[in-house]
Amino acid sequence: MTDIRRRTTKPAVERRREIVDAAIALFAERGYNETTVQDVAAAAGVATGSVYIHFESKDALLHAINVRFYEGLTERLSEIVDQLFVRVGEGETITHIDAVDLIIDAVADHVKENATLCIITAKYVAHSELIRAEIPFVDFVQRMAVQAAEAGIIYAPQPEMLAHLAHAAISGTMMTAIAYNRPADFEGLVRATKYIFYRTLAPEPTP
Amino acid sequence: MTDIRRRTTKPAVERRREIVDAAIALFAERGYNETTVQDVAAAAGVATGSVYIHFESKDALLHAINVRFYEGLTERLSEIVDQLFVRVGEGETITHIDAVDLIIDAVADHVKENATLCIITAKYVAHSELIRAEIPFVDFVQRMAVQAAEAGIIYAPQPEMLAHLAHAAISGTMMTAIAYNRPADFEGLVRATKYIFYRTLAPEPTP
Amino acid sequence: MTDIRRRTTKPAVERRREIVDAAIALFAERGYNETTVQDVAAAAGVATGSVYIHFESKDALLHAINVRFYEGLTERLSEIVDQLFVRVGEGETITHIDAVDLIIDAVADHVKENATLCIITAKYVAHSELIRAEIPFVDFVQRMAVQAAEAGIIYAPQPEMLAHLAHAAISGTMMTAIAYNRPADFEGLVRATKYIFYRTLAPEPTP
Amino acid sequence: MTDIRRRTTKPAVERRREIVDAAIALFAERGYNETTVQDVAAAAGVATGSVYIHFESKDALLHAINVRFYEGLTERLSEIVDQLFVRVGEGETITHIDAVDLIIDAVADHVKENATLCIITAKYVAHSELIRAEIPFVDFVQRMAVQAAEAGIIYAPQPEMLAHLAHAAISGTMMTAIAYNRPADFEGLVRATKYIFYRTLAPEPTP
DNA sequence: TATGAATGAGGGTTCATTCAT
DNA sequence: GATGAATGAACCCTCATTCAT
Repeated sequence: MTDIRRRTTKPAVERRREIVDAAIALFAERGYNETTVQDVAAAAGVATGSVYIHFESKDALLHAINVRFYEGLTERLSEIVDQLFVRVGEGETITHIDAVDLIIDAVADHVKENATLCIITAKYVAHSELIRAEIPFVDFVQRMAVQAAEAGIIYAPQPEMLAHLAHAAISGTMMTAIAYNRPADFEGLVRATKYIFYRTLAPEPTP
Repeated sequence: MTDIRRRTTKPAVERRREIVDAAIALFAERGYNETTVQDVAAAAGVATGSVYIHFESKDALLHAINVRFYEGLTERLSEIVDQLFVRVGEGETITHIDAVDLIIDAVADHVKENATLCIITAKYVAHSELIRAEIPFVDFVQRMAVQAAEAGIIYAPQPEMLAHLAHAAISGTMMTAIAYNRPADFEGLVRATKYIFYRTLAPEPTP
Repeated sequence: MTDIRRRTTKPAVERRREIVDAAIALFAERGYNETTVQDVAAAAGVATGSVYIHFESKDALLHAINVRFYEGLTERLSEIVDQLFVRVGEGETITHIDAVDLIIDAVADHVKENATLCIITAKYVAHSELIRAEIPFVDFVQRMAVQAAEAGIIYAPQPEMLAHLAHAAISGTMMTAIAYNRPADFEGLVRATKYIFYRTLAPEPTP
Repeated sequence: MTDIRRRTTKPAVERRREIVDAAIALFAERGYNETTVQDVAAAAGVATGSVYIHFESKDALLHAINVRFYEGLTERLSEIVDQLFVRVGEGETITHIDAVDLIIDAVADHVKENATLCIITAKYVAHSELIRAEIPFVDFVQRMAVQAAEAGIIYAPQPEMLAHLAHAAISGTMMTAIAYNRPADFEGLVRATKYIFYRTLAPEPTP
């Protein structure tokens, strides 16, 4: 019955991952302020102090979670976009409808598959440092938009600004939907989002 | 023996307003968690305990701030929409371009004029109770969208969902821009936002 | 059996004194580092946070204790010196022997009567801020020495420096003796101290 | 796969010295409580755990520093006293003035040459174990005093007690002066100290 | 001997809230 | 209603020490 913890040494990356995993579960379930570092440590199976070997502060844990969310999303979209351009390179014709469907479905899938990450990321933007995790992602969306515009897949006169809006409209709204269940009809939201981008990015500008 | 500080009684509404004003200034300047209730009380020129006569908790202060922001915005847009329908009633033809311009400029103005409120509202969505201040506003946007669609001013097959997206794309992005100065080019953002809605809400759907 | 503490309000000076009293007892008994602020609060019959209404930090408590010790000693010596000069003014002849006896006995008495204060003051000089409590006392000793030299009671060519040495030799040694019981023979120490000053301050300089 | 940092083995005495050297520098610079064992280890170029191979605890480091200071001083004074008695043995007449000058100058030099050690020793008397480092030194001063009195160099009716006072007046005051720069005029302090002992130890007691 | 990741108890301080006046 | 001293639970982080390697 005595649960004497043996001192175990593990590769730093593994430990970090275990701690972040524990933090994600707890922050999503009961909230950031309501979770103590001791809770996280206990859930990760390490001593309190060990958390501070791997993370500078409790806030750094939150940052790591956000980075994980956005890096995962960036990776996912990268692959899709790369494949898209391969198909374009092979002479296939890709319409803006195809592109929008692929991208938005991918975001929707990522959001659904990472619901707990979303809850945390959506709620704790407050911790101003956290918004920094978003920046590389917005940059990526901008590059993606510029590339697609140049390839003639989409029509977008100001791709950089549109990227900001896309970020807000796509991930922002979907993350909020998952985090707060508002609006409740997630699939309806996805369809509406696609609709906006079908029309906005249609090659021939409406006269 | 005589107290220097006189015990003064004021109408509750006035006291409430003074306290909220103080809270806005402090929360925006140094952050919610970094501001104590004692700070707010001091800045408002009342005793600590008096804050609790007018507000149930510190969180209630944050809620009041958000309500002020969204009620102000709702009022502003209401007037514009009302005028719009008056003009329609007078037989004038209002295009979706007119509507989008009016609405988005109004939002942009409100955000700029209420920058400190924005900073707070944008950052402290975290406190889950707060999102409730947003709900009546989203409802309002939905009704507005339905009305405009029925009047033929805009073309919107799923106005309810579009309202959510509009909220995210319009106020969400603009508020973030003001709060975090990202993107820095606010006017560019406004133009891009208008562009999206020109195309999305254009009467003839692209075939 | 339920010891529900009633909330009581007291004059600040009284509260401060009660808290310092509690701190003195605990710091002397178990040591500064070994005493928690909660211990002090409990012993003083107040809530933990209340300590911080009256003292900026735990260290400030230590400072207050030192100030109490040195202010008490200064007051005691002041009276003696004043009386001494009154007697001189009345034409009485005061020898350096008389002066040394009076002063050193007074210090010895103060040290014995305030043994617990001594233990703390002697041990926690480390907290560098504390030495500041000593400065006004050394200043006082200097003024006292200068005055006595001018009145011809003692012979002291460099009274300022002698004051430093007197401080070290008199109070420093006696305080250490009380605090660490080293040397064990306190009265012998007092006699030896007097001896040094009899010879050092004797009116006719040795040729 | 190969460790960059090589595991090096050195004679224990050398390692001990390196660690104490590092501790001296850090304790003097930023204080005992503000220096971590990890800091000391890093500065000494060893692993944290290695400190505990050579020292039982962090406190033991402080003790070692104090021992170094007092052993150095004892050694220095020993040599002087030995030479003094050699000269006496050779028939030379040594006055108390000569003895006082030699001793006090030696102490002053030691203090100046070991300023960092002084700062630490003066400040961290608190750690009660430390006072033990002083005991052998006081014993030594006592023996020295007795010997000098017996040889007729000085006149001291109660040499044991005087030794305590000498310790306080001489090293105590000088160490404080170096550690806290109070009094600022170190040379003046040395002169005053000599003066006291010239008079106190003068062979013919003043009548 | 040497290493340094891991341990975990410990405590000063803050501050939202209360309540006697 | 108004006051502000009093309350006390709560928590992040530190760091001396250990021990598996």
